[in-house]
Amino acid sequence: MSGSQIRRSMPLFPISIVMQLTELSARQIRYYEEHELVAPARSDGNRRLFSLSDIDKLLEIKDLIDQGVNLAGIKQIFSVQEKQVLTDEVKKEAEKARRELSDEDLRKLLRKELLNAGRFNDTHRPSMRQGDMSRYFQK
DNA sequence: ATTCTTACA
DNA sequence: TGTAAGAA
Repeated sequence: MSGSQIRRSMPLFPISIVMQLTELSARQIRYYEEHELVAPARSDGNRRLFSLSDIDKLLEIKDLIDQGVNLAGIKQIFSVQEKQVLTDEVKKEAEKARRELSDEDLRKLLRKELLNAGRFNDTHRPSMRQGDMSRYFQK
């Protein structure tokens, strides 16, 4: 993990600051955590400590909510984004290997790629029938 | 003084 | 989601 990403994940802000930065209520922020959309760290006294990436995530949540997407939809979107991140990771490693490593390493990467594909394509199995997108929007 | 959890409108 | 109550 790069230095900038380590800093983005550093637990720093109390909920009061996050409320001002995101214009979300404490109730909403805690509710989204309850539904595992964010996972802020905790301090000694069990106080939530949010990182910069936690705040970014909350801002994304706010946008989606404002656009009428419900929690199920947001979870769906985040899971796709995660798949994208992992895919990009493999992509970068493949590049790296192509330019500096042997062909045995390439075989390892191919194996890893297949494992990732299976992990997700199997998780979101019934790709979803058409006309049932309403599940992801507020009524 | 702040934030946490839990419960109810 | 908002708000209240009691604990930390």
